[in-house]
Amino acid sequence: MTLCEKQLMNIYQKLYDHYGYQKWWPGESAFEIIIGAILTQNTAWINVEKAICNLACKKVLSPHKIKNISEQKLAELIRPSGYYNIKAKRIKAFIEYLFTCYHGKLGRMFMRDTDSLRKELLHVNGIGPETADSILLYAGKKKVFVVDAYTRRIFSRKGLLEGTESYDDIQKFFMNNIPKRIRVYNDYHAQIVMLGKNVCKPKPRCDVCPINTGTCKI
DNA sequence: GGCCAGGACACCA
DNA sequence: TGGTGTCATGGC
Repeated sequence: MTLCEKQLMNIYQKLYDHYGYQKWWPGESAFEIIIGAILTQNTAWINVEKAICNLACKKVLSPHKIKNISEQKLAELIRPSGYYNIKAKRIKAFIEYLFTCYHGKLGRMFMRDTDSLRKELLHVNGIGPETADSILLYAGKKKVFVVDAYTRRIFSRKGLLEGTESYDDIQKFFMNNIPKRIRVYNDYHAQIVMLGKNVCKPKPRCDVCPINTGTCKI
């Protein structure tokens, strides 16, 4: 095991010991996870939950139902998540893609090989690298690591990243240095988000950081 | 009242 | 290729 691999797993172990297994993603179905992945873009999860709750209460949390409601109505329902107009367009764009390419069936979509599917998702308006990878990992149970702003911030402060690397570079860094298992990919990202939400704000709190080992630059 | 939150995109140099 | 503005609500 290389030094890098040891450092990454040491950090994961500390987070796991502190927060416990996260059982991600919070969502009852693959479709709900996908909607959540779009709605959570630059948004606090608590607000996403309200938007998803609205969709569930109106019984439109399915590809067919979303396809059949107007973009304006959709925007109204997801309003609590912020950026509601643009997110309504993005959800509609995904639905359009799903029906055009896979007859509205997520099962068919996830039968596609991971690399090809990732490229397709990245061509859907409003689905960038993080959203695509969240969909692949958490909804499709594909072996891809999700990188987010917390990942960059935390591991830059730890000295393991420069902070200027591209999304793909950071993703490769993790996928080359942690065990290639879906469970690890799933929980490592979840732990990073837990740490980010609780400790690693732009104005960090070193005193309560579970991975502050003394060399921590946070 | 200001800052921040589990990004992505259009536009510009 | 990289930097900047825009999208917007809600909790602290």
